Parts: sequence; structure tokens; C-alpha cells
Amino acid sequence: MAVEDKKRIERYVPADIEPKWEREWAASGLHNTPDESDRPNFYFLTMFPYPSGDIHVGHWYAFAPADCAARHLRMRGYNVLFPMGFDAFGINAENAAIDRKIHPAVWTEKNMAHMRDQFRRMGAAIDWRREVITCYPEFYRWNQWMFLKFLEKGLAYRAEAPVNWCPRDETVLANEQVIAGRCERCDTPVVKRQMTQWFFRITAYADELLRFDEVDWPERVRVMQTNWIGRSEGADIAFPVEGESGEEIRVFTTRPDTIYGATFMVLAPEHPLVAKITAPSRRAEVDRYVERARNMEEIERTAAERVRTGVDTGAFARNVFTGERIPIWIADYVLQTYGTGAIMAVPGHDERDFDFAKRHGLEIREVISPDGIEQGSLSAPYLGEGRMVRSGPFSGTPTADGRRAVAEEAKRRGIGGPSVTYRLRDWLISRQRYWGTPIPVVYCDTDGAVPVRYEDLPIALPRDVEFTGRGGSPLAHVPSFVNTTCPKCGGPARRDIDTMDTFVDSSWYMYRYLDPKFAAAFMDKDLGRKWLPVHQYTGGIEHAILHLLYMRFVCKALRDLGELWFDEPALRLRNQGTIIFGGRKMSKSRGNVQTPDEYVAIYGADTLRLFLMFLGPWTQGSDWDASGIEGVHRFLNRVWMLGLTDPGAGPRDRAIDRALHRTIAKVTADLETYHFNTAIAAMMELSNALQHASGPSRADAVDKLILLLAPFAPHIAEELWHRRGGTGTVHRQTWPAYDATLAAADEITLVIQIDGKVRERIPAPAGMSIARAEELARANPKVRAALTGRDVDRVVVVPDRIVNIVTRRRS
RNA sequence: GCCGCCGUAGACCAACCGGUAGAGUCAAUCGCCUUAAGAGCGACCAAGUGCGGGUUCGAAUCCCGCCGGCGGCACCA
Repeated sequence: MAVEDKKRIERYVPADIEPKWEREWAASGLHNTPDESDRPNFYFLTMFPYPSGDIHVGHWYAFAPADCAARHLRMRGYNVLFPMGFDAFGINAENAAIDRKIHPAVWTEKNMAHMRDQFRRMGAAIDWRREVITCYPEFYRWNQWMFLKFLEKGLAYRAEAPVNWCPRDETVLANEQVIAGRCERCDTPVVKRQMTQWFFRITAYADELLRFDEVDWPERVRVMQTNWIGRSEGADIAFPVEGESGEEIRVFTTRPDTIYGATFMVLAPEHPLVAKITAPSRRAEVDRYVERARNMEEIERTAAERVRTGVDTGAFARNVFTGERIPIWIADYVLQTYGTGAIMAVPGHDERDFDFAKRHGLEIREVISPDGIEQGSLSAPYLGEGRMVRSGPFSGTPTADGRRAVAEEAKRRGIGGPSVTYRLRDWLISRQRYWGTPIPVVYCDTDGAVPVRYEDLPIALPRDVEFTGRGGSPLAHVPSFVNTTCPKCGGPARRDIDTMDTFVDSSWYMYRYLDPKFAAAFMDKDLGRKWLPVHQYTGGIEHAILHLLYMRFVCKALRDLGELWFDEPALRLRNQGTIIFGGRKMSKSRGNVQTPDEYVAIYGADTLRLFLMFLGPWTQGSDWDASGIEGVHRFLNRVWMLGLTDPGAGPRDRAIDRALHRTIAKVTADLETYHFNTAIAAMMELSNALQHASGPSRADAVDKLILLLAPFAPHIAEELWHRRGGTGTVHRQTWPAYDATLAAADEITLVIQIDGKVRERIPAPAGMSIARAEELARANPKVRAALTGRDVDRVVVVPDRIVNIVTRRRS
């Protein structure tokens, strides 16, 4: 390439071409996806953002590769739906209102406007006509509709329960929103409160949620959801309480085979029977203990290494199997929220019970032995399998059989039977906050809790509310909202002043994208039949058990309501890793965001897109370190030069043809598996090779390289496409086909090893037979020299790769 | 404590089913070219794959045990 040529070529100035094409694409509606076309439909969904105000580098990391994958599918011949919206309800908007006196709606709108611009600047191929905004009544009315439907089906209910309360956010939280005893949002230790709240009955789907046979989801997510649901098999057994009351204590145990070793019982301090059964002499101490447990933060109460405290209620129960009377204690190591809130304590075969019994002088009895022979006394609980001992008629029974037999016996006696318990709790959806969906229920003195009529939806969130940050649900202070009439009796009634968890919004938003304006239902079913279920979903791993579990539940619930016809909302899931900066996940609330704007200004959006995809495997995440950004920018510069330079004349270049077709194969395969980093490396390799090539092979390769690059760096690809005489848009072109014959090597390097050590490398034609390869190896002078004085034991040949000659010393 | 993933040049990362440890990038070093300034081009340096065993003709890759990092679950009966 002559120097003069280079001089004449215009420089690559992203700022001059990127906004130009973004305007052009918007004007021509390039990204608007028709619902019907001659191509197969493909629904590519990526998790929508919370409108915090800025699309930061962490967002780019999530969205740019997803956009790339969606663009690739378009070029592969699919009619791809790639929508975007905003998860626009939530506590941050409200906190902004409290801190800065801006109305949440205004704050949210402003943020969305800015973020939409940033999405455009990224070059994302979003069909904005379908934008979903969850804080608009035309969206959230369908939350209310679903709530009412769930209510009819028994999938929504109101109950008093110990709930997680975040003192800082002043609201209750779902179990899924409590991470290690702390509020998922603000990290404040959570406390338990007894409150009457609304729940969605996700537990009704516990078993179905454990099945993943219809979906291609990462193992990691499946394991996390499975752990979270926490299914355990065992038995329910009732223990009658001694005395007149006729009460009984139901327990759940996974070890019914140990029942003869149940020497005492433990109730959770919150257990409803505690007040009833406590002996008068023990009352004061029990009340004190209950009170203390109630005020304890969850984090403290569930800390793994703590002294197991508890108090005796003075009451006794009868172990029906042994006929003995056993004391009933209360202790906070038993959780009201798991199983029945009560346990039969088997200190001989449970670590916690053992520890508790030692501490409080309770009897420890051996009823399981590894070999069926009693040890006499236990210095530690025996947790393993073996045979039942000192267990009446069951003595000698192997533990596995014993579990079944005891459960069956309990059933025969009418005091229980086999049962299954889950760790999963029902989804608490009430929130004592303003910026969310009003719960469509009113309370009437005559009729109690009454659902709002469907025709009265939406129950709109009132605009004028005072944000003090104190004193419970802000809606309580809006008389015009609270005071209403009862749909049943027409009398005065009060509206529910809580709003719904914002995870309700995101549990079904993917259906709304199809037509966010559709007024007759939450979704236009005709469109649903064209697009659903979602073919590909991408998003952060942090939603593995929150959003992704709720979304599956709502899908199944809507299916059972006759509204959907599939079992899983998203068939294929891929999670990007997390971008770490300053040792933590990048997020606005943590105050460690890196803004993409300065990089976009200097290098352009294409460079930043490419750089983020080049950092490493997408699913793995990465530390943010911008020092390598020059490298990908140089690459784009090189492509620019290649695109605008005369390739010169010459013969076809077999090596270049081969390099091209290998690159096509590699990039195509890598895009399918989301290995963006290696796809980019392959394109870099090709562009490096093209520097030294000329003629028609180079011209072809440059053409194809621009197509390969188009999903990654849409602006520069479009500019080069046009400068090279292309018409229409590069993004509607067909993805280059890969020719295996052209990609195949015709010459290989045959490596010759002797006893596993490389001794020689010889160039050879590809496709040699095993015999020929061995012959070639043995004929090599170096090899012959090395073999003198040794006998050949065997020869291992890997075609086109290696010949390993294994020898032994001649004896 | 239990379960899972990951440890490869100074840094980020490749290496299909076990078959030449290096594709790509940054940084370092040395050049070339151009310069008002971006920039461009080339060369070169660099690890034997966290540690210790094992299987194998052959191990970064498979197995076992440690060490380190990350994530999930965790008083769940």
C-alpha cells in the first residue's frame, strides 16, 4: 500500500458517523419489528433497567452484548423482537422525592428520557414503539387485574404472619429480598414483625418450579432456585399435649426413624400454642423470652455460631411411640416460618438438639446405631444411617426403611403421615410505600376485605402525596384516595393503603411488550401466539431467585387461569457476569458507577461496545479497567483503513480465503455461545492478516469482515458498507456463509514425539493415513537418530496432529 | 459447615472430545513512517498452566487431596 494512498484516506472519526446513523436508523424505522414477516419470529428479551438516571458501564455490559446477539440473529434470517422498557416503580424514586422534593413521577420521567437517549447512543436496535413503562396506569392496571384473578383462584390471600421489616426503607420485604438477614436494597438488618399482609401463593407451584426439563437455563440458576425452594421429605407427626386442653403439637421431621429418641419438644417462641400451654409458674420467664426473641434482628437470631438458648414451658407432651411424657421447651433455634414451627427434639441424632440437651440437662438417648449394636452412651450425636435400636417393635430396622415404616405407623394411628416441606414461603407482595401499584381491595366494616370490581380498574395512584419519609404508607394520608365506597354494600369503605412489590411488574412485563397499548387485556393473545414464549432471555445472575422465580410462577399461574398456553416464560436463559469496580458491583446506589459518556466521546460507541465484549467471557463478568480500550479502537481503525483502501490487483490468495472462512466459522459459533471475546479476537486476527494481502481475496474478505462486524460495531459497519457502495443497510444483509472446504487446511504440521517429548515438526499434506504418517515419522533423520539403541514399543498416531513413538531400552 | 465455579506470560484472556501451551489485547522494550496533532506499521520480550499426588503413550484439560478467590445455601428440623 503506497504511502500516498493512506494520506488521502479520511480519518475514522466516530463522532462524525455514529449519531448520523442513529438518526438515520430511527428515521427509517430500521429497528421496528413487524409482527408478521416471511422470516421466523424470535423473541430476544433482556432484563429492563430501573430508571435510576444513567446508563452506566454496568448497563452497557448487560445491553451491548445482548444487542449484538439480537442483531446477529436478524442477519441470520430471523424476525427478531428486541424490546426495551423501564422497571419504573420503586423505592428510589420515592427517596428522591423525600430528599429533593421532586415528585417520583417527574424524577422517573426525566431519568427515562435521558436513558432512552443513552440507549440510542449505544446504537441499540430497540423497537421503541413497544416500550413498556411499569408506572403508567395502562400497565399497572393489569397488575391489579392479575391480583383480582389470583384472589378468585385462591392464589392471592391476606394473612397475619411474621414478616421481614426493613426499618430503613420502612416497608416489609419478601423472603427473597432478605440477603443474609439484611435488606437486599439498603443492607439494613431486617427485623421480624407480626403483620397482616397480602401474599401470592407461590408455594402451590413449588414442585413444578423444581422442574426445568422444558428450559435451557444455566446450571447455576437451576441449582440456586432448587436450593431456594428447598424441598425436604419426611413426616408430620402430632404429639398430644398433656392436660385437659386437648391440644396437640404437630411437628415435621425428616427423620421419623429417630422418634423413639425424641426426649423433649421445642416450639418456636412465636408458636401460637406457647401462650396456651405454658404452666403458670413458668409464664413470666416464657413471656420474657418470647419478647426478647421478637425484638431480635433476624441476622442476630439466625447467626450460625451462637448459644442455643431456650426456656421450659413447664408443659408436657406425650410421645405416642414410647408412651413417655416429654417436656416442652421454647427456643429461638426453632423457626416459626419453617415446617410447623415445632420440632420433636432428638438429641442423640441431631447436632442442634444435642447441644441444646447438653446445655439444659435434657435426656440424650441413642436410638440409631451404625451397626445395630448399642454404644451405650453418646459423646456426640450420630447423624448417619444404620439400624434403629431401643425403638420397640422397630428395633433392628434399617434407617431408610424405618423412616417409611414410622411415617406409615403415624398415619395408621391417625396422628400424621408422610409429608413434604419446602423452604420456599409464599410471596409477600404488600409494601408500605407510595411508588407502586395500589392493591385493588377495600375494607368495609360490614363486608370486610372486598375486591375492587374489574370495571373500576385501574385504581390510579394519586398524584398529590406528601413525602415525609416517616410514618408508614404515604397513601394513608390521602383521604381522597383512602375513602371510598364498598362495592358490595355501597357503604363507606377504606382502600388498602399498601402498594405491590415491584417484582410483580417484572414478573409479566415480557407479555406486555407485544403491544403495550393493548386495552382489552394484559396481552393481545394473537400477538402472543406469534411471539411467545420468549426464545432467549439475558440478564444478571443477581436475579436468579428473585425475578426469575417470580416470573416462572406468574407464568404458571396465568396458564392455569387459561391466559397462557405454555409452562415456562423463557426457554433459554443466559446470564452475564458482573462488572466489578472498586471491589464491588457497579451500581448507582453504591456510588461507584463509571459513566460510558466520556469513552463514547473519545472513542465512540462502537469502541466501547467492542471493548466491553472483549474484556473476557461475558458470563464470567470482569473488573472494570479501561486501560485496554485503545486496543479495540486500533482494531476499528484498522478495519476502517482496510475498508477504504484499494485492495490492489493480484491472484486469488488461498491463505486469505482460508483465513476468512475460518473467521466466519469462529465468529458464528462464538455468537451462538455468547463468547463475544473470542469472536472479536478472531476478527482481529483476520484484520491483521489482511494488512499484508491484496487482490480479490482481500476485497472479498473485507466485505465479509464488515458483515461479521456489523452486530458488534453497528455504526462503523454501516458507514463502511455505504462507502464501499452498499445499498440499503448493512444490518439487513445476510450473514456470511462459511465454506468448510475453503476453511480446511491443506498443509499441516505433523508433530513427532518420542516417548511423549516433541522431537521434530514436519510440514505435511493434510489428510494423511495413519500408516503414512507413521512411515513419514520413522523416515525422518532426526527421529532415526533418536531411535538408535531403542526398540519401538508402540506408535500412537493422531491424524493431522501427532505421531508419538513409544520406546523401551533394548535389552 | 455443605454445594458449585474459577486459579495459564507483568495484566486481561485463548487452547474443539486429553494430542505442538498462545489466537487476540494491554503494558514493557526496540525500530519504521508520519506529524501541528490524533494515529499508523513492524519487531521483540514473556508463563510450562496455584501446590502435591494419581491415571495415561501423552494432562492446562480426567481423578484424589490441599491452598487461594468468587458465588449459592446455612439453627430448614
